[in-house]
Amino acid sequence: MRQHRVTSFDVAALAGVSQSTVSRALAGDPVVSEPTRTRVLAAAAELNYHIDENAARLRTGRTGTLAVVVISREGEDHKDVNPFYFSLLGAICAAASSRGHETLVSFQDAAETLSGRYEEQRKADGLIVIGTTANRTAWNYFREIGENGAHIVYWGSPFDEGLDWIRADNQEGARLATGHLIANGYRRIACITSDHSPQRQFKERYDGHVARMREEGLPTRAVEIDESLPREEQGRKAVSDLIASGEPFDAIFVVCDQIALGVLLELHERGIAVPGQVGVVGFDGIRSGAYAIPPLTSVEPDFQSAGTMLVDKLLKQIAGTPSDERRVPVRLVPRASSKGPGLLP
Amino acid sequence: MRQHRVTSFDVAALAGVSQSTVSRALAGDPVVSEPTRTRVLAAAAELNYHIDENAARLRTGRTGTLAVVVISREGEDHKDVNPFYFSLLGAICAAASSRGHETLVSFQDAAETLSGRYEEQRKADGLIVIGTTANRTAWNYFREIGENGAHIVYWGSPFDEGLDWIRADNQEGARLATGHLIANGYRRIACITSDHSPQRQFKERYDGHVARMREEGLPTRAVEIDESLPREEQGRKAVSDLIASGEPFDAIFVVCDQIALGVLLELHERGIAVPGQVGVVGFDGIRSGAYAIPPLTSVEPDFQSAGTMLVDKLLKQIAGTPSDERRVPVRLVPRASSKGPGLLP
DNA sequence: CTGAAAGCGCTTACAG
DNA sequence: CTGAAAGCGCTTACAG
Repeated sequence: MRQHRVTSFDVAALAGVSQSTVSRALAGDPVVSEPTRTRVLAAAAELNYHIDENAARLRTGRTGTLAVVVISREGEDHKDVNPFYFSLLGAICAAASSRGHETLVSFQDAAETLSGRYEEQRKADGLIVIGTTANRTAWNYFREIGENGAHIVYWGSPFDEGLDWIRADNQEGARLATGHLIANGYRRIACITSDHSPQRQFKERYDGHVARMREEGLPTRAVEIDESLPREEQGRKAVSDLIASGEPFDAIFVVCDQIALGVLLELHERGIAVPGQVGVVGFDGIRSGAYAIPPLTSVEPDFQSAGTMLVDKLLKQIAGTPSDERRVPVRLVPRASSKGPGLLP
Repeated sequence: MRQHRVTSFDVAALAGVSQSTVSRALAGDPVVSEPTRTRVLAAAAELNYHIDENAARLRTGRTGTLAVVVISREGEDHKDVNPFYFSLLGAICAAASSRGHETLVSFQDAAETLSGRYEEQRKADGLIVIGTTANRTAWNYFREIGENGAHIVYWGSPFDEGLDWIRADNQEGARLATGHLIANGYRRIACITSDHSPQRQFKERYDGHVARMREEGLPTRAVEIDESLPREEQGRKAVSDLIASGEPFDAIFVVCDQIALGVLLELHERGIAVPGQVGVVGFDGIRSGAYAIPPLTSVEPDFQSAGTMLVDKLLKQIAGTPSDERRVPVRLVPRASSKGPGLLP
């Protein structure tokens, strides 16, 4: 841009002080006298001076940067990443920014290109790893990075033991969803979920659902998803399986919105009316649920809290004062898909 | 993590060479002899040594990092950011990574917190700015940053003159969409768009639509969106306006998928059958369109090309060899929403 | 082919 | 309250 980069020495010369005073003044060191600070700031502004963060970081050893890794399925198109993780990513970047940190973002999938040596390379002070549980290789990789001393906080990891993770309050969310269906008059409620999935979140949501059903003395019915399919196809297939089983049902609690979108589509194509014949509730609060037909009732984590909690947990880990906050609060967002049963055939 | 950070001097001592030789060997400098290189690499691996990028960057002046700024509406929830931009973001990060660059990502909306001095602060070598055209303050801010010498490439800017921008091949996409509706038997095709929006893309899509209609000798009909509403509500309102006008129509080309989702919802609630009574085609290729009811036909840019083109254009600008590639190729993705008219009432 | 040395632009003890 | 000086960990002319 310019021939000679403007440095703190140039500012010092213009302000008539030493370079170290410029550094102190700009860092807000209270030891600098007010008139001096004013002169320095004016000179810096005049020269359009900005601190070279590389030099500052080399000196201090801190980068002021957090790495955010979004794990996707190997070979998956970015367009097919669960929008939930994009919302979470946005919230994390915003929270980091509000804490004065930059965010170095990467989408990682293929085993050969996994890269997490951010701290060794002094590119970041710590990592936040989020994304699909399905890519086991990636999670193993980052677990190892963490075991070698890196600072990491997770959302979505299949591993819990000894790791710093944060998740939605899944049990509570599932209870809200189930209670809502019951309150709206549904009784034969099936749950599309996975019991043996590495996705711990699904298991937690299923557990919360079962607990709430038991309180009401209602029988439970689980339909296992086929994890090898794309999420929406999992929903379509689960509905087919549920219908093929011959057991009657008047509502479905689906442990993930993306799967629920497939459920709605399959029910529609089979001419089954939602919410009249079957009520549906999802989980995650993805935006397109609000514009599904009918609009999908869902349980939504507070994304802003999620971002803040992940960032703060990481910063505390880096500072050596670990926190034990783990659960992001959730709320039920009632929409048309669960309005109550009409006349059953 | 460790008391003493492992430096190239430690590697040098272990390998029995000088520090400068370590640097050359790890940089792949061909001047280093093969046996020496092997010894250095072994020592580096043994010590788990990684180059301190801060130090390297301070020395070379290059950061190997690109800043990616996603502009959103002021106060907008990250969950409400158009998923199109998230797909684009993912593609940009992947392309940058394949070119050996990191990506510093930020979501920016509020005027007070706009920040784009990445190059002055030596945090990045250049910027890619994408996002909603609606936040004029933000685009003004980045235009000024660019005028002050920063390297920037844009997608979505309301400004064209003198800027390095990339956009989808909107005219061609609109022609494909319109031709597809015509081929499927629709004739009275309305277009939900904006003629005076700062969104140049909408205008381009409308122009392409009109051109194709004219070729066929068909009359055109534009319904203006109300930009003050959320995208989906714009679609609902436009459908209401269209119907209220009393003019018959059997298809709608909507210049944006998010708006099209609202269109589908409104048509559904009014009991108008899609595609039997009205065919609908959108633009952008957002994922939830595929799971709308009925699944939405759309024009989709090649996201991977989009990411690569943005990154390469920026890298060329930085290198001082500007390119004039501007248009990302598009393709039509036919789905149920435009299958052809049934019997009109 | 390898080494000794300078220097990128800061922050921060240490003196005064 | 301010300044002179060291040093963070690299890369890269310059010598040999």
